[in-house]
Parts: sequence; C-alpha cells; structure tokens
Amino acid sequence: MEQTEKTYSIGELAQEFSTTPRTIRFYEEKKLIKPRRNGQGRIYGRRERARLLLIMRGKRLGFRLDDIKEMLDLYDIGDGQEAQLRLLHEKCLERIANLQSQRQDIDEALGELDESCAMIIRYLEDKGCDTRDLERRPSQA
Amino acid sequence: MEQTEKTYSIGELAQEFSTTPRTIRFYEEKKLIKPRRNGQGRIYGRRERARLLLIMRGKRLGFRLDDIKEMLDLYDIGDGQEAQLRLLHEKCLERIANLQSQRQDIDEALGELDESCAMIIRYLEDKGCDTRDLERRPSQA
DNA sequence: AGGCGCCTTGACGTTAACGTAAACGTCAAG
DNA sequence: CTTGACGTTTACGTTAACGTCAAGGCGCCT
Repeated sequence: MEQTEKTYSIGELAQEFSTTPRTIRFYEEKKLIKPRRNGQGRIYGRRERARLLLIMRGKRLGFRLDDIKEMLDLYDIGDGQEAQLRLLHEKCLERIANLQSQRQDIDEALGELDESCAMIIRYLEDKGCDTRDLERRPSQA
Repeated sequence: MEQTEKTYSIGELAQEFSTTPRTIRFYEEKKLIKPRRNGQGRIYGRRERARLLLIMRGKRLGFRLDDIKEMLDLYDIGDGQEAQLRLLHEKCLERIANLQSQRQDIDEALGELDESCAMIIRYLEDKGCDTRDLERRPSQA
C-alpha cells in the first residue's frame, strides 16, 4: 500500500492561499516552514499546507511573522502541552488588548474627522458656497 | 514699535510637541516647514508653530506626511479657496472610509481571537486542567 | 582656557514583509 | 531545437518616519 500523501508545488499553494511563491519561500527563509526537497525542488505535504493555513490566519489576525513562528514552534514541540497553550492564550489576550486600543484610537480619529468635515462645510457655507454635494454624513456606522 | 514676534528654537518646539529636534528637521527636509535662518540656526515663528500643530494633528488622524504636506500647501497657496477646501473635505472622507474599513477588520479579528481563546480554554478543560485563571472574558467592549 | 549644552549638517541604520531582477536549471509540447 | 512555463538561488530595492552616530560650531559660565 503506497501511502502516497497528497503533495503540492509551491505555485499551487501560492494560488490556493492567494499569495506568491516568493512569499512562501520567504516564510521558509524565516523558518516558518520547511518543505521536503526533491533535488532542488520543494515539495509541500499535508503538514506544510496546514502550517501555511495557520500562518495566513495569524496574519489576518495581525500577528507578526516572528510571533507566528513562535506559536508554530510551540505547537510543534509540545504538541498541545498545557504550558504552550497557556502561552498562546496569553498572546491572544495581548493581541486583543492591542486591537481594542487601536479601535479606540480609530474611534477618536473618526470623531475628529467628523468635526473637520463639519468645519469645512460650515466655512464654505459662510462664504455662500453650494455645499449640497458634500452633505453625505459619514456617521458612526 | 518693534513688532518682535515670539520665536522658538527647535528644541523648544520639540518639547512643546513632545517630539525631537531630529523629527522637526525631518519635516523641514520633507518641505513641510521652512523656518527662517539666523546664520545656520533655525528660527521658528508663530506661523511655523501653527504648521507644526497641523502636522501633529494630521498624524494623530493617521495621515501620511505626504498627504499632510499636500494639505498644508493647499492651505498656503489658496488661503481658504473653495476648491482647496473641497479637496480637503474629500481627503477627510477618504480617510473616514479607510478607518471604518479598518475598524471592521479589527472587529472581525477580535471575533476570531475570542473564539481562539475559547477553544484553547475548552481544550485545556477537556484535559482536566485548571483554567480558572484564564476566565477573564475579553468581551466586545 | 576648559567644559557644558544647544545647535548644525550628513550619512547611514532601523523595521516588516515581501518585490524585483539576474542568471540559471528542467521538463514537456510543438 | 526552440519556446514557454515553471522552478531555483542570491542579492539588492522598497516604504515610512524617523533614530543614531560622527564631527564640529557657537556662546555662556567659571
């Protein structure tokens, strides 16, 4: 029974994850993945694909590659060891706090921007300009 | 009557705006300000101070220096000309849209992170671990 | 005269996450 | 045999907003 695992080329994975071969090689350079080799060619299996998935997810969540690498390494070595998971949890909390702070900054900026828009419009109105085309309210949606 | 305008040294302004001389020189290099010169020394007046204020505000709002420069230039040349103000208004709207999109991304990431935390905790509980110290709910505050 | 503290210019370093280009190998189709 | 599509390595380029020296000038205090 040939347990022939499904494999992928770098280009295939790049497409699947909507990225480029260059990027995947870059992750390898950064030690986030290490595909098997067929001579000089790279071969990616189920495991590598899964890692890529985690990487992409991490990126969506705004983690930096360094952090993602750290998490992957934990995942690898400890294979679900309690301490590692606690650390991962902590990282998530950190990130959450971070994002909440960012969100607040954004809300404040939005407030100021709203005001700026209003000021500009008032100023133009004072000068007797037609401002009807500017009246789309941004709102706090 | 000597109309002696109040002036500032680069260090004074740096302190006032909680930044560094290097940064202010950098803005000059980028043509955002041009202080008068006393030989080789820089002298900042009321006008330069005002510009710095606008720069800092722009930065708080997340504009890039290029954009800020553009706005300042408009402000200068047109001295409140209608077309310029409309453009400024447009820029603000752009930025607002941008920030709202960012906010949404953040909210989505927060959702995923919440889930991740929950998963980790459930997993640990399944393994019979004590997770009482992890139960601080992040929530969507 | 010595030293402190502020100022100057100029040039190179930093960070993140790749992009881009050069120069080459390999394999299948036409 | 040639072309084309894919793959490889190496190394330098990009962007933003400064930081970090290096090397020196000017004036003030003692």
